[in-house]
Amino acid sequence: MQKKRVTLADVARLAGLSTTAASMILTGRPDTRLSADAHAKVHAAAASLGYRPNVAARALRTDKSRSIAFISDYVATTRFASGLIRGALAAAEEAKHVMLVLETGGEPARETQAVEAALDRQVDGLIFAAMRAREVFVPDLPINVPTIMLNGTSARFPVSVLPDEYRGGRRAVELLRDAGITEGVALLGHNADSEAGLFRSETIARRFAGIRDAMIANGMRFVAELSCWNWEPAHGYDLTRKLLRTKRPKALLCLNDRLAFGAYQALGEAGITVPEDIALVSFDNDELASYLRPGLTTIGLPHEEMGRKAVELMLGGIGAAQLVEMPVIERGSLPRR
Amino acid sequence: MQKKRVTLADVARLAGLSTTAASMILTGRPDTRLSADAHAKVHAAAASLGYRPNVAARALRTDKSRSIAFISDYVATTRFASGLIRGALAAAEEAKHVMLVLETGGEPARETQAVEAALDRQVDGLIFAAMRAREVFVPDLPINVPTIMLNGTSARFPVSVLPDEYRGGRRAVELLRDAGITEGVALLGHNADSEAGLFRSETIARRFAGIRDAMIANGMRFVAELSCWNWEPAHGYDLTRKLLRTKRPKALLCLNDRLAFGAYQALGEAGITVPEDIALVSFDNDELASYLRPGLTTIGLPHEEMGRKAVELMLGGIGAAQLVEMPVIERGSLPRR
DNA sequence: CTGTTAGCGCTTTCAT
DNA sequence: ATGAAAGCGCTAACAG
Repeated sequence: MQKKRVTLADVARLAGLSTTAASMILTGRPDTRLSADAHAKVHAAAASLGYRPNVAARALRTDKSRSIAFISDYVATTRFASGLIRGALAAAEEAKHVMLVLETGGEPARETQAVEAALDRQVDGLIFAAMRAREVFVPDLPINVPTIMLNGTSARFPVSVLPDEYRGGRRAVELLRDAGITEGVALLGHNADSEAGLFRSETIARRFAGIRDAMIANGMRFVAELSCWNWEPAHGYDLTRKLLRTKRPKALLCLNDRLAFGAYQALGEAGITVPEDIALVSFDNDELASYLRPGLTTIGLPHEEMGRKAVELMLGGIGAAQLVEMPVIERGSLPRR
Repeated sequence: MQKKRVTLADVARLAGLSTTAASMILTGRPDTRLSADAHAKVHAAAASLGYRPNVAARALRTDKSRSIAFISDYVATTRFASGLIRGALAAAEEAKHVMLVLETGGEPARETQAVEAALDRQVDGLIFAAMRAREVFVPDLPINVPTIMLNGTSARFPVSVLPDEYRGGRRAVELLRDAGITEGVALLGHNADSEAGLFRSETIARRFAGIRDAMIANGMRFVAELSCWNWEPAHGYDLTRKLLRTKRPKALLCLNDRLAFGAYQALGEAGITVPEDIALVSFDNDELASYLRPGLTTIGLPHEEMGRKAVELMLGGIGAAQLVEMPVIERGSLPRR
């Protein structure tokens, strides 16, 4: 262990000034009416002593801890949405804030504990992040700091940062159209009509709405719509095999990359080549998409930018909800024109 | 915004006792000599007021903030080692601690800032985590809290938590042997001899040592050793194609799952089936491994357990360095016997 | 322009 | 068995 920590009083003493003076100078208050000489002495003293302010003490006094809480269901511990945390972390660091990360597994009890733990530590703001965009449970606790929803929504806190899924959906169809494919397109992963009311999430519903509208706008129709609830590679594989038994589409529009991954496997086994025989477009820009051969063209989830925006919004005094554009990542699964 | 926060003084007032009494009762000191009646009154008051202690104030007084810092190069923001953070988060939560997550990208300047930011906030301990196990840069700052290295090492802080790569290497070979494959094994991803001295990390060197020793112990020899520096799918693909031009091995021992993924692709194109024609064993238990068809049998990195252990070690007063066993994840890429 | 003083909310001697 | 008072390190009124 080291010797005791250097305090502001130590700095003031060495500089031959009061702690007040030292405090004002070091915190850089604009209305300082202290001499340039005093400034120099204090800074020199602080530097030579290696002074660092005690944030806990400052927080006690000012109610500002320069820290924010990132409360999520699974974001930090799952790879799917790790971009959210990456962006948030980067923005927090730039703003010289520190981020407490709390995971709740979506369980109300842990959610409550997480909020309490964060509030007990005087965080300056809360971010509720969801792995998959949806209505998020927010514990019914008094929350007196700026709060924003990330990749999810809450009736209580209306400001949220979400991907612009509707436009993303449209872009996917437009990509196909621009590649000259206006017929023979099959949809992989649509949820059956019977489940239409309970789309896995609001945002996915918007993704689908964008697709639907763009299809109509371009006078296109799906040659097949294969429905499944779970968007895992195995389902993409099964669905594609089933599809190939009766049809030979020109393109597959997959609702996410893992489904597309399964489709690649089935296509490969059937000796069908991408993109010559069948083109693919998908969503999410999962890391998988870059591993595939040929690389998968996909409409990416802008997680990193979303995380960043959430922190900026929080620190900048909230504002209005944000829709973040989904980038088009072109790889090789669509024919070049 | 809400009305002012409830303080200990409020609780004491309502209970008709002093703050001293309230403090002792609520913190549950064992040597309390306060009446049962006093206990009841204080607890009732605290509950009815919804009292929550101010951790900043407590930290100021006790030098304990019930928070720890998780400082890493890329762990939080990359999917490779997210298990580390998951385990650490879980263990911290169980111990009622909160975790500050800081990312440095491995840059010394950011590393320094991160440590300062953490120390300024009176964290109770530091965990330095590395995405890939290696010697980690630790800034030359006075650090007066328990510190442990996770998935990496440092001369300054000798206590680290690492995967038991040597045993893992041995297990991989034993898996092959137990499947009846003692010849025709090709190694994918070994680093060339010219690079022997600079294995990507100490732990990978141990993985390879385990493999080598087990090969010798079982009287086995590689039929080919394909070297590459970057363990990405594309390299696994290229290496496998090259290999197949001259040889037809019975098994591929891949140094990681991404390499194996590339190998699957090359094998598939060549019409070679796994595991009938060629068996595969690999390392890491990347999520990819479960997506492949057949599933990839792999020696997993026990990241979650490591993260958990690091926190437990830190909170439990350090101790000795730990080697965590790598689990064998059997899927379908090895023939059943 | 600078210093004194009074807390922020809590824990902890030390009296009673 | 209980309470008064001091003080952790810092900032913000308020005097000088």
